[in-house]
Amino acid sequence: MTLDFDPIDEAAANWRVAGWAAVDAMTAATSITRAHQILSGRIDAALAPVGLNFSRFEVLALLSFTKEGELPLGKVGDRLQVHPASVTNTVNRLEADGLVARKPHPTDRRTTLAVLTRDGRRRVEQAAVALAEIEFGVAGLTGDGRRSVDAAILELRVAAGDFVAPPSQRR
Amino acid sequence: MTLDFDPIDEAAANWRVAGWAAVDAMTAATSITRAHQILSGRIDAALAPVGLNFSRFEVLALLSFTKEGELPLGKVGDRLQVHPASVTNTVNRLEADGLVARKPHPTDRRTTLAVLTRDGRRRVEQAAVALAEIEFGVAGLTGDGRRSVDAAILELRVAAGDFVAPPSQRR
DNA sequence: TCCAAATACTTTGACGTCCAAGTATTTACT
DNA sequence: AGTAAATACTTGGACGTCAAAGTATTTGGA
Repeated sequence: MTLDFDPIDEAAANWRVAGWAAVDAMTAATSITRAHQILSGRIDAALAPVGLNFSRFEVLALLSFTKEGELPLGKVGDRLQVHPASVTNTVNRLEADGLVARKPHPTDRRTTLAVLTRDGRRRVEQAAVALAEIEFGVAGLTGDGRRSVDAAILELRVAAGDFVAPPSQRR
Repeated sequence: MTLDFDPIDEAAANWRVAGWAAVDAMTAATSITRAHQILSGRIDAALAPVGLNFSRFEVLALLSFTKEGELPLGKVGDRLQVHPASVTNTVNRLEADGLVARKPHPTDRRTTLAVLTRDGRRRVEQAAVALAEIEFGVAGLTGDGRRSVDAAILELRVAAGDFVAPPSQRR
């Protein structure tokens, strides 16, 4: 099943033969898509023994970074850039596993807080170790490669309005 | 909802404070994941008016590159690196829309061919135009950025065994 | 003060992905 | 020739994502 040619090169060649435009954009998009597939597979495989997947890990990690280990569900969605319904779903499962608990917001009754439990905190630590061990799936990417990917994608993210770059850009 | 700080920088800072390892790997992985989210959203939005999504488009494009406009389902999965079940699912929907047809393989009765229909060919051409118009979602990435992403990810893909680099590597 | 609009979350439904198991057919080895 | 193993696809189930609609609560303006 391992090909003896680069499928992306192959696609680019086909694209040109077909007379289709934006070939270089296509290869960049395809590269990113494929990279995501690879990382996603590796990351979920590393997290499976810990009983998590990446979505769940992201929520736990985010909570673990807060002072109280809690955050309104809406904030979780904003930070992780996922749909509110996905947050509900993920928190449901984390709650079922006893890794977070729901708690009413003290002053706004529309709002629900997700609170990291003791088990949740232990679990997220284990997961962080597991992910560091596999270098988040980017083993195979050199230091230079990582930096250039970060830098290039930063352009893309800013252009997409991920955040408003402050006057003092850090990198 | 647009943040006034870079959430990835923020995550890296939190990571360091927590004493977690492989921070640079984390940011590279997170960048790629986020880039994929952005591209995926833009691409599917561009394809929606044409009545396709990216998975379906990929299958149609692959078929359109063959001489006869047909390919065994298994080959489709190999080329696009997706699970056989996903191919079945995608082809089911394409078939329901009349964009491909299933045909038995002439000599191997285990095998089913997906054949591009006339409508399918017209549709994939429209989709290619729509995707070129939005530059496959990578508008915001300069020529240099695209090249460096391609090059860096090529390392990752080779390391992941995507294909066996032939002696004469093209890039 | 009161009500429309905004906000926060959940629910439901459509799709996409994968895995595991099941069926059919072909290959390969004894 | 005969059978176990490999191959090709489909099915069913678990889970993830998003969109749209529904409920509850808070905000903001007349």
